[in-house]
Amino acid sequence: MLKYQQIAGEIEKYIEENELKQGSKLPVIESLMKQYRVSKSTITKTLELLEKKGIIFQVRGSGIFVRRQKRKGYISLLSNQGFKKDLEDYILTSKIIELDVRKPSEEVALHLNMDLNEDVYYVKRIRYINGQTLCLEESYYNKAIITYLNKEIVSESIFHYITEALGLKVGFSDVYLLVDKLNEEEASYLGLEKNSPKLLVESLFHLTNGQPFDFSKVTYNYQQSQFFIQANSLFF
Amino acid sequence: MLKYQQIAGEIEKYIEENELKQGSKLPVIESLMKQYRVSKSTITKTLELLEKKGIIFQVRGSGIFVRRQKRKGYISLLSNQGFKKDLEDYILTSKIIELDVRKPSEEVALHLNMDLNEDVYYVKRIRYINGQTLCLEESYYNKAIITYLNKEIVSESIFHYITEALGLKVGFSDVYLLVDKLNEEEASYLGLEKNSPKLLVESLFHLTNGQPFDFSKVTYNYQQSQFFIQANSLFF
DNA sequence: TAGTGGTCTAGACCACCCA
DNA sequence: GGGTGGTCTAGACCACTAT
Repeated sequence: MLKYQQIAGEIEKYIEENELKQGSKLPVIESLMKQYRVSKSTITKTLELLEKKGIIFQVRGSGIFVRRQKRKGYISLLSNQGFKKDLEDYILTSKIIELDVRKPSEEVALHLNMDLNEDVYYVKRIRYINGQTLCLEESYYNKAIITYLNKEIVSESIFHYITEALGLKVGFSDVYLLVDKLNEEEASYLGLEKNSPKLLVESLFHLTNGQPFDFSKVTYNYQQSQFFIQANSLFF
Repeated sequence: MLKYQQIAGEIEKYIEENELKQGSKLPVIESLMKQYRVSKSTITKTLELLEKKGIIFQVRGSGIFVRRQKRKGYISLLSNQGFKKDLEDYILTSKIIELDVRKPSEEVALHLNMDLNEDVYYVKRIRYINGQTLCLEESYYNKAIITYLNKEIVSESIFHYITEALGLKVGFSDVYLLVDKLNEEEASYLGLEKNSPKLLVESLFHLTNGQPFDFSKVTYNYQQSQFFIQANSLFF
């Protein structure tokens, strides 16, 4: 474990356990250096990480402060494939509809940088949150990278399996959001009426080396579609 | 202008001008250090910035590579209040429906950390993209911070005015996404039928010192709701 | 003007990828 | 094993905030 990750974890834990509110002041860099016996750059790296995660914000000439989102019960759009509902208790289950190996469509081949005659794993499942339909998910995995999948793996967290069992490292993803109306099939899977609103989230996941390995289309039940994103400046 | 920002800008420009594709290899850190006559840390900082912006990705032991999104014509969800449509030509206009000073509702006061008897600027406008309705926007600005607004400012880029004319620095924002059906009023403003899908984006913008100054509710025309986000690991 | 975070340097060493 | 990015150090100096 790297020092700056270690320290970031401890600070995060400290904030959680003491239930610090938005705007609470944290110790200054000088103190943190002494407390953890590391250099200033390491603390800076630590704080950068916490800032990226939306846990703190830093103000030059003033200090380091806790950042908290105002609303509870929203799903973080950028965490593991769209989950990790903050604090709140919830039960996530899923039902597998299809799981097979097939040839990619042109669209899928294009996204995954594959030839049309290579193989992909296709997974179609419904996910439930506290017993209600959350989303209909269709995923395509490059079989050359994700060499094996079965029903058991797919019914649990696929990403956990990919990182732990296969030892692959997920790097970055491109996420596309579209809003439209449910077609008949989607509506029946989600238990909604045809033409109800839907949020379609298409994600393309890459390994750290830049290889795309998973293209997913997730259609959300609009009644459960409450997402949040913590954005940093960068763009202003 | 800071060195690492300067260099990042030049590298970004270089990528744009040469239309480098996803996966193109950039010079190694050593070369960049020599080329720009700076230390390794500065180049590292530069590359971190470009990575955060989704312009490159780095692979340990291998090199630095160009990252590009696969699709055109999507709106970046995390840039200035939701715009900056990539490359594509488009014309953004807006029509002001209301602009006044008023007392905040409880919801608004809560988000902006204000008392109910303080003043907010209220702006309601429709935004058009290439002549079609893009969204209906309602914004509340803390008048103690955003001291003055008029129709002219509001019909242009409000954020440009805030940063340039008022000299304020925007720090971070919390973004909440919800999907629902249009009510009668929204439908008529957007020129859609009642009960059509809508994407509601509620954003809370803070200054660099953590003060919230703008709470906005933006209802998007679902036919124009094509957003993308470039996400980095952090969460895997 | 004291305190605090941000930038930058020069250099050592480590972890990972690839031929 | 050679090349490449990532971490970490110690220290100098700068820019902004608060009082």
